[in-house]
Amino acid sequence: MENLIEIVKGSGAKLTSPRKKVLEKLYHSELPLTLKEIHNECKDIDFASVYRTIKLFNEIGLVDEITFADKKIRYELVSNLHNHHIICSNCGEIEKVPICFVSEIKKITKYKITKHTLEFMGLCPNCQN
Amino acid sequence: MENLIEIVKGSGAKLTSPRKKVLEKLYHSELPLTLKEIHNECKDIDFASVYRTIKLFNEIGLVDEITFADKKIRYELVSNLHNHHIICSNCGEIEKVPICFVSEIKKITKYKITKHTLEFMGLCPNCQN
DNA sequence: TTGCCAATTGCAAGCTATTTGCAATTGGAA
DNA sequence: TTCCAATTGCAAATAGCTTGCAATTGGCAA
Repeated sequence: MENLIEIVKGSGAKLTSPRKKVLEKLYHSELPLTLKEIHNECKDIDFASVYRTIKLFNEIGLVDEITFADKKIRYELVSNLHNHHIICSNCGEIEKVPICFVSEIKKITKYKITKHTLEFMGLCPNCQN
Repeated sequence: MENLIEIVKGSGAKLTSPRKKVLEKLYHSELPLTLKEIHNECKDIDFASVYRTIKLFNEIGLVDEITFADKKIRYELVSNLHNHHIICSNCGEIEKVPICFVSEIKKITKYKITKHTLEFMGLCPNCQN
């Protein structure tokens, strides 16, 4: 956490109370969060500020943006372990998938890959019944 | 194409002229298309009708929905060869990636996978200069 | 420690993309 | 050919994202 705060300061941005709060939510979350989810957890912060804070964090390389299979965009700390996810189409539960194939892709294309999305949707064990 | 028309009819839906036109655009497109792109190609069809047509096609399992790394949602015929894509963050060019890892994922999760997204963004060979 | 100023925030409004209600139109079964 | 439910086009509503601006605040300089 101290580390993250240094990254914000190091970028030249002010460490304001809204920014600190958003950073903490991301830090304590197991899973990537939508803007709405972050805002719900920090009702005292204006939505526009959450939006601009995440935009800043993304620009300084602190958070990544992930589009899940439910079409919702979520955000997570880059420093978190990189994971992909399965979301249940019925109950919305999200499970991590501990696997990633970017290196394989890099071998077969001449593009310089900067971002990738690998997300799944399906029925979780519970909802299959 | 005849085959696709049968799927529409078989679902109980009417084969109207807007639907036929949208189906043809999808059929003749090398790459998945956004709603806007489809509408641009069929200016005589109302946007709402394109929207509802694609929604129908998706519901009857005729088209798949793909969220690219540029956050835009695109649609392609399910019967088309299944492909993933890299989009250039600079010029927007799209390249197919002839690889897919769904079967590997199926082995390591108890979810019943119904949808997946595997999209990349980066710089194409041209834009790397 | 205090004052100051650029950076940041909250509010409200403006986008853009998506979705819906409804009267007019149309495909295709009888 | 007629008829009716399904479908369309139009227009308006909704939702999510983005921005302008006056008020507020973090943190540097005195």
